[in-house]
Amino acid sequence: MSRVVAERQDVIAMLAEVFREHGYDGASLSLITEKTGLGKGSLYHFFPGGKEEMAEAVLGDIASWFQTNIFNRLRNSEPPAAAIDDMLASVDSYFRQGRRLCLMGVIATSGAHDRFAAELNRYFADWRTALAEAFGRQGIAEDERKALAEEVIGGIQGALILARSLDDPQAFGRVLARLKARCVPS
Amino acid sequence: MSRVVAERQDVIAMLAEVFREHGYDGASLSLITEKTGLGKGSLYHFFPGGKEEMAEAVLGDIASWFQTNIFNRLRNSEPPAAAIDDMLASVDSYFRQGRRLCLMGVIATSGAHDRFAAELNRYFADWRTALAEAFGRQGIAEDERKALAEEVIGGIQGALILARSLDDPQAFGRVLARLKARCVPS
DNA sequence: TAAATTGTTTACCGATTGGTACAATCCTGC
DNA sequence: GCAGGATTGTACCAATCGGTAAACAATTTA
Repeated sequence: MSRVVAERQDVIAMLAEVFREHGYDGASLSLITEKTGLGKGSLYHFFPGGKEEMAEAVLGDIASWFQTNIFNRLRNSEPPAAAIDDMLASVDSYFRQGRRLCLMGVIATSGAHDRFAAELNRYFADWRTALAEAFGRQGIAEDERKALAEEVIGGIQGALILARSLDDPQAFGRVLARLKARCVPS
Repeated sequence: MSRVVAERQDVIAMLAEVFREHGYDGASLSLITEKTGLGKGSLYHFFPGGKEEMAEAVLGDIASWFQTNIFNRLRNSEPPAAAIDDMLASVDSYFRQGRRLCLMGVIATSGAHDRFAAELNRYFADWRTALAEAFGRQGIAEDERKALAEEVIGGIQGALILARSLDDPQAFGRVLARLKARCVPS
């Protein structure tokens, strides 16, 4: 019997792609088994809670990636314009120039929404808070910050859907460029 | 044996809500049976192609609704600013002030995407064309129209995801108001 | 009113679903 | 070199999946 797994982290990364591509309901255990190369035995060894725990692990992993690479930088980088610029570049790269969906969005638009409502809420609320705070440091009026942050974050989500639906990944980059122009007036 | 169905149209409307709430994979036949009150026999009588034909009928229905109530008005109403204004109001109403998801977006972010890629593409491309043309009549530069249309349509999709994820339907209205400000400078 | 047509119920099908049990194997520290 | 935990393959489970068949009832048409 040969060892298959190097790291739990590697499994989570593979799971993420399966959920991203097929949604929560569409990601059957047999599909997961196929794409990860792990049998049910291994899968349930690492995730005793089954499919739900797998998805939770993936969402948690994504949340902490964004926390580290997007939200924190948004809070700490100076000047704020550069921080926002950096965020948009990271987002472009993370979503593979519009060829990759956002798993949070995938879950939010699926029947599994209720199950992961807390995670979704935290992800978007944290993002909005961090971005609005950066806008604040940029001198944008208090009552404008939150609304602009919502416009940007929603714009990113929508652009991903648009890019996929139009089968035109570049649409993502076009929207991103316009959002940038709104945030970081040059 | 009693008649259950008044019109095929009524069935399609009920099917639409099921797919919207549970996604394509999440909408099992037993759930569909429950929500529509129709047994499998009736369902397969109306939609011999099964679940896929049901979804196709729903998507076709939605597409033609948008064609009639959004795209055509966008093309024919004058002045263009009023047409765009009208579109945003219709969208707000159609998506129930942010409490209802867009089924096209739901399908686009699901594993069923490939199956309905053509319908998705047509929907978003038609919308973009009609909106860009209205921008043209508004005097917006040629190279700006398409990009602005993408920003608006993507913005709508993203705002729906945001509203649901934040459990804050009003976020949809806020984004809509900002999009309006961009389209119809007052 | 008889015959088509349309709609509905019920029972059934094989395949797949998520999940469990457990023995077999591998790896590690002692 | 062996004890014991970590990992994995296999077989299995009930439930549900999407779909089919056909008898039957209600309407519509002739």
